[in-house]
Formats: sequence, structure tokens, C-alpha cells
Amino acid sequence: MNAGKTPKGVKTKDRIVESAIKLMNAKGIARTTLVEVCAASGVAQGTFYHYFKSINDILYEILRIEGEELLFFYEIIIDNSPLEKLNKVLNFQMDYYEKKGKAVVAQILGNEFIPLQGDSLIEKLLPIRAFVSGIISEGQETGVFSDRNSAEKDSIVLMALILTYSYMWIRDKTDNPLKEIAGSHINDIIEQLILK
Amino acid sequence: MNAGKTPKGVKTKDRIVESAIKLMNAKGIARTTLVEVCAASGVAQGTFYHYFKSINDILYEILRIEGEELLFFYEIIIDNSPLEKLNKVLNFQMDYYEKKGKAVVAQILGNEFIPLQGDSLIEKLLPIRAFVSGIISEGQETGVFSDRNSAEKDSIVLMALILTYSYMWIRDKTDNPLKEIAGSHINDIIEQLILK
Amino acid sequence: MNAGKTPKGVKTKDRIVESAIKLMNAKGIARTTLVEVCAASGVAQGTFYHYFKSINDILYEILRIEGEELLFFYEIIIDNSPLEKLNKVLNFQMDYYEKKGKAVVAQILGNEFIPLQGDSLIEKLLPIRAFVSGIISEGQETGVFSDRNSAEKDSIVLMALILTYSYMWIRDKTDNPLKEIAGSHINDIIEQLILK
Amino acid sequence: MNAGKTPKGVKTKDRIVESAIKLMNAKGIARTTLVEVCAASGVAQGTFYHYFKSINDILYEILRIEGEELLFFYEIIIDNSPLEKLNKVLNFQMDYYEKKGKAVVAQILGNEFIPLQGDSLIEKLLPIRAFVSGIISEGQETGVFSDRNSAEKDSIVLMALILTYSYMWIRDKTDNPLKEIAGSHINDIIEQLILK
DNA sequence: GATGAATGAGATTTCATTCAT
DNA sequence: AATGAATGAAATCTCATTCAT
Repeated sequence: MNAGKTPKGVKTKDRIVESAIKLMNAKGIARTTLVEVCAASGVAQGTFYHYFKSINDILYEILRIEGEELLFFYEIIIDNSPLEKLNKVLNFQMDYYEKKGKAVVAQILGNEFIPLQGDSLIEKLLPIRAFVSGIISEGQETGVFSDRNSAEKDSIVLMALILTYSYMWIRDKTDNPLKEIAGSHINDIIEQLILK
Repeated sequence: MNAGKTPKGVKTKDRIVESAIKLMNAKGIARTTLVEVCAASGVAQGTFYHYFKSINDILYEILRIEGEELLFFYEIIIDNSPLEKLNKVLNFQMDYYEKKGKAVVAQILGNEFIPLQGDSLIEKLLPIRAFVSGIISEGQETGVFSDRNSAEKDSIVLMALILTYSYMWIRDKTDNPLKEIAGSHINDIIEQLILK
Repeated sequence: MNAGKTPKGVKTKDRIVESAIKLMNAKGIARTTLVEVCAASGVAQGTFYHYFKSINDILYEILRIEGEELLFFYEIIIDNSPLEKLNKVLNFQMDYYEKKGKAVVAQILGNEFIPLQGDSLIEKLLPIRAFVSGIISEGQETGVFSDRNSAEKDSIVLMALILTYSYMWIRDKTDNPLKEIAGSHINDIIEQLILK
Repeated sequence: MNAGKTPKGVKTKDRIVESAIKLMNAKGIARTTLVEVCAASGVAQGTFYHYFKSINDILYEILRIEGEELLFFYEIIIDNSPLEKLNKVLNFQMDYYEKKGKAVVAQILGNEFIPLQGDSLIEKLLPIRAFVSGIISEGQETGVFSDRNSAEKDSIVLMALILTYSYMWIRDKTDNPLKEIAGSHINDIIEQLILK
């Protein structure tokens, strides 16, 4: 398995990964087959095995990439105040969804529920909540956030709102942006539950 | 498709559905095969097709049954006080999920985002929020609930929590019941946001 | 097998036969299944076996009916002169096709070629050629028809023309009637080959 | 579907097609199963699907091949005299049918009436009539053929005979070759109708 | 007369994987 | 690096038929 070294190889591997992501989003992970991935990326099935040990192997690759993207963002905002960070993370998430579009987000979120390959690797895709929880903790320690509830619980409320408004946004027939639908309510909740 | 007409037929169909749910929860939906379902319910494969058009068809059947059961419940609790009703609905929902099992609930919720075929049948599955919103309105009018936030917003928070805790419960490797994971937090939120 | 005796039974049997004919015309005999026939006629599969011993059994029934229709016509024209009879038979055939319509005739003729259930029962559907041959023989004996060629060969030429013009008529995008397309040519051939 | 690219692949695909034709002629198309075809050609069932999309797909392949072979033949005989050409085309057609076998020819001709899918691919299978008509025209111009009837009408008679004798040959339980059944009659007609 | 339950054999199709080139 | 050949196990689905009611 010393594949994906030459520029051409890298390109091919990328193409396969890309097709795989698209299909997994479209049909759910467990329902995406190797045959389809190869057809979609215009590659022979044999070629697939040149780059990946098995159909499961490609999952790891995909999760690695997603994780990297998120980590990159988290590093950038590390120096802000807790409240700023909180706002930035939540906004980042909504912008991110808006950018990807309703259909894709629907699939991403749907796949959160839809049965996996048995392992919880996908879990790693959404480290946001832990991150948000950390921010709230920090705010509680520095005294700007209320500690009436645990940081964990508060983070769950916020993520829950994002999830639910995303759901409503996806179902929404008009073109109202996600931020507009969710924004003020999230701010209310921050004020009423989290800020001192 | 003239199946499931006689008492015997109904029984057989139920047995198949039951076995299917059990297996899907045990090994995941995508990995549950028709052969296994038939073996588990003790019918020939041909018999399966006497009752269902295809392997996917049984999923729809399962989801359809959900919807019917939920509607039935709503009618029953109509005479309680707003707070009682609120508690009953939320608890019912959690009990219900617990009873169905993680895999099936995952599919139900996942389908909220990824409609399997584009029909709006699934849409009907979650009329709960409107129902909860109605209950809160009623409580605000009778003065037992706070009107700091709109009934709609409050109902969204509650449903968001159910959704999110269900998600966490599905992912949870231990056997902690949903109610235990979500219960106290939901009560906190009712106290802090909704009750006067 | 004492079925189809009561008025209701006759009706049901007719409905099954009718659906079977329609389907066999539409998809070819060998490709028509009992399941489809029952679905099309709105009858349970068990009911089918109330009237027919097997899937093949219905074929006999159908052929018997067709045969009766044709024989009835032949009897009517028995007193005409050979030339009149010849004209009447050929015209009857074309009128018959015109009445059934292009799609149906296409299926009837197509099915003449398309593989059967192994027996040549269908053969009986087209006793016309033998009949035409008989008419020509008669004409040759009474001296009004030429005997340069055998009656059999001449009858083949005529049937071949009907077959081929039917084919062209079916393909024809305009609404020209079959008789108009084929008529004069068939008359030419009768004059040039058959009449003295 | 990247199959049949290497010499080995071509060979395998040919072997499958060949076995299929043989079996279809032996037992009828509708009764020939994929399992048998695979067994007869010595490939795994999976291999079949490497080359064909479905069991029906192979029929199209067979018909497509016909068309190509016919066109190829027409180009070859372009330099002969009209009468020679006429004889060669008609004989070629009959030899060709003989070589393919009754079941396959039945399917080819049946499809003339019942297009399997509505595409006009099949249409191309019978450009013979136009070709024959051209030959007769040429003969009329050079004065070797009679112009009592139009070239078109004469070509129709000839094609009609081929069609009808093919039909009779297909039905014929004995093993009499098509040429023997049709040959002398076609010659008679050429003499009596077409030659000067 | 009619239905629907039930079957089992066999048909088609899918899919992850291995291998020679 | 990439392909296409080939596989075999297992999955889905079809169908004619029997039977109890």
C-alpha cells in the first residue's frame, strides 16, 4: 500500500475520496457501495484497491480530512474572549451550512442519525460540541458566564438549537438564510441561560 | 397486494414487522437482510413478498405505523393541565423511542432530514412540535407559563433537546435509557425558561 | 373443475380471459405471468385455479374463442363465387386489423414469431391461409383461376402481402387505412398471378 | 461498464453470446436462463454482469450484432449485376437466418412488430427492402427487368415472401432448411413478375 | 364462487474482493 | 499507476402452485 505518492496518484485518490463523500452524503454511508464509488469517480474497481485496503478503509480517510478542516478553524479563533469565541463558532457553523447548501446539510445531519458501519468514527466529525463546552467552561471560570447550569448542559442547548433550526431551515420553502431564522433566538438563549 | 386481510394474515405480518425491528436494532438497518427477517419470523421468503413489495417497503411500513401510534396518543391526553400535558408528551416521546430501539429511531430521525423518496409521509411523523407549542400557548394564556419568550420559541427549545439527546442516546455505547440521559436537563429548562 | 357455471362465475372467467389476452398481446405469451393476469383482472391467484388447471390451460381457452370467431365468418361466405370469396376473405382480414388497431395487430403479428410455450397451438389462430388455398383450388377446378402455380403457392403470396402491408401500415406515421395502402397491389397480384 | 476491452475479454463476451444464442434456439428465448448461459459458457454469474447490464441486455447485443453484419454484407456485393445481386441478397438473407437459428430469427422478426423498448435501433435491422428496391430499379433502367410494376411494389412482394417463408420455417417441426422451403417459389416469382 | 395465506424452487442481481497484465 | 477479467457468496425477487376457509 505505497500508493498515492506521485502527483497523478494523488489526483486519482482525491477523486475517489470526493466521489465517496458525495455518495455517502447522498445515500447514507452504509448504503454506499464500492461499485458506485468507482463508477462515480470513473475508476476501475481494481484501482480502488490500489489506494484503499477495503471499503471501510476509505471512511477513515474521509474523517481525517474533515477533522483537519475543523481543527484549522479552531486554532484561528483561539485568542478571542469566550463570548466572542462562542459567537464565532456558532456563526461559523451556520455560515458553513449556508455555504454547503440545504441538500448537502440535510444529508450531513441525516447521516448523523442514519446507521453507521458499526463504528462511531463519525463521532469525530462533530467535535464542535466539546469545543463549545470548553468555551463555556472558560467563561464560567473567568466569571463572565453564569454557572447555574453545567457547561456541558448549556453547550447541548446551543447545539440542539443549531440542529433544530437547521432542520427547519432545510424544510423552509422560502430562501430565508439560516442565520436569520435562528439568530435572534440563539442570542436570547445565550442571554437568558449562559451570560451572567 | 391483497395481503393482511384475515386475522391470521395480520398476525403473520405483525410477526414479520416485529422480527424486522428487532433485527434492525440489533445489527443496523442496512445490514439486516430479508433472509434473516424471514428466518426470524419463521416464514418462507415468498411469504415476505406476499406482504411487502420489497425489502425497502417494510421500512415504510414501520415508519407509517409510528405516525399512527403517535397521533393516537395525542388524542388521549387532551384533558390534562398544560404542565401535565407537557410532561406527558415529552415523556411519551422518550418512552416511545426507548421502546422502538436505537436503530429504528435513528432511521426515523434521519429520515426527517433525508426523505427516502421525497414523499411527505414522513413529514407527518413530527407534528409534535406544533402540539407542544399549543400546550405552551395554553399555559401562557392561563397564566401558569411565562410569556417572556413566544410559545413557538419555547417549543423549539424543547424539541431541540429531545432531538439532540436522542442523537446522543443513539450514539451512546452504554445502555443508559434516554430518559435518564435527557430527563433532568429537560426539567431544568422547563423550570428556567417556561414556568413562571 | 366444474367452474364457470353460474352467471357470476362466467363473468369472472371472462374477465380473466380478457385480461390474459390483453397482456399476452402486450408482452408476448411466454412473458405473461399468472401473477400479472390476476392483478390485471382483479382476482386472487387462488381464483385463477378455480377456473383453470394451470397457466397453460388458459391458452387453450383463448385459442378456442378466436377459432370460433373465424369459423363463424367462413361459414357466412360459403356460397359466394371463388373470386368473391377471395376478395371477401382478404378484405375481412384487413377490416379486422383496422378494427383492432395498429398496436394490437402489431402484437398479434409479433406474437406469431415470438417464442411460444413450446406447443404450436397458436398455429390454429391463422387457418386463413388454408382457407384461401382452398378457395384458389376451387377456382382452379372451376376454371376461373390460372393453374400456372399451385394453389398453395398463390395463397402464400397473398398472405405474405397482407402480412407485409400490415407491417408497413403499423409503421406508417400517417393515418392511411390499411386497405388503401395494400388494396391496389393485392388486386394487381390477383390479376397477374391468379386470374386466368 | 468497461468490459470487453482486452482480447481475453472479447473472447469471453463472444463465448457468452454464442452460448446464449445456442441455448435460445434450443429451448426458446424466454426459457433460457442466465444460470444456464453461464454454465454453458463456463463463467461465473458475476462475470455475466461484468459484460451485460441485465439478462435482457444480451438480447439487444445479439440484435445489434445482426444489424452490423447485414450492413457489412451489402457493401460487399455492390459490383454485381442486378439479377446476381438480387439472388445474392435474398440467398444471403436466408443463409443468415439459417445460421442464426429459428428462435433468434423469431425474435428478430417479432421485434419488427413489437419494438422491445420503443427505440428505433431495430428499425435499422431491415434496410433490405430499400436495398432490394434499388436493385430492381437498376434492373428496370438497364432493361433487364420488367417495369410492369413499380420497383417498390416488386420489392415488397419479394420481402413479403421471405418474411412469410421465414415464419413458416420457424413453425416447421421438421428440419427442412429455409432455402428449400422458399427457394423455388421465390425463383418463380422473380421469373413471373420481375424478369422481362 | 372466491379469497388470501403460504410455500419452495429457482431466477436475477449485487457486491467486495483477488489477480494478471 | 491503472485496468479490466473473473469470482463466489449472498442478497433480492418472481412465480406457479396448493390449501384452508
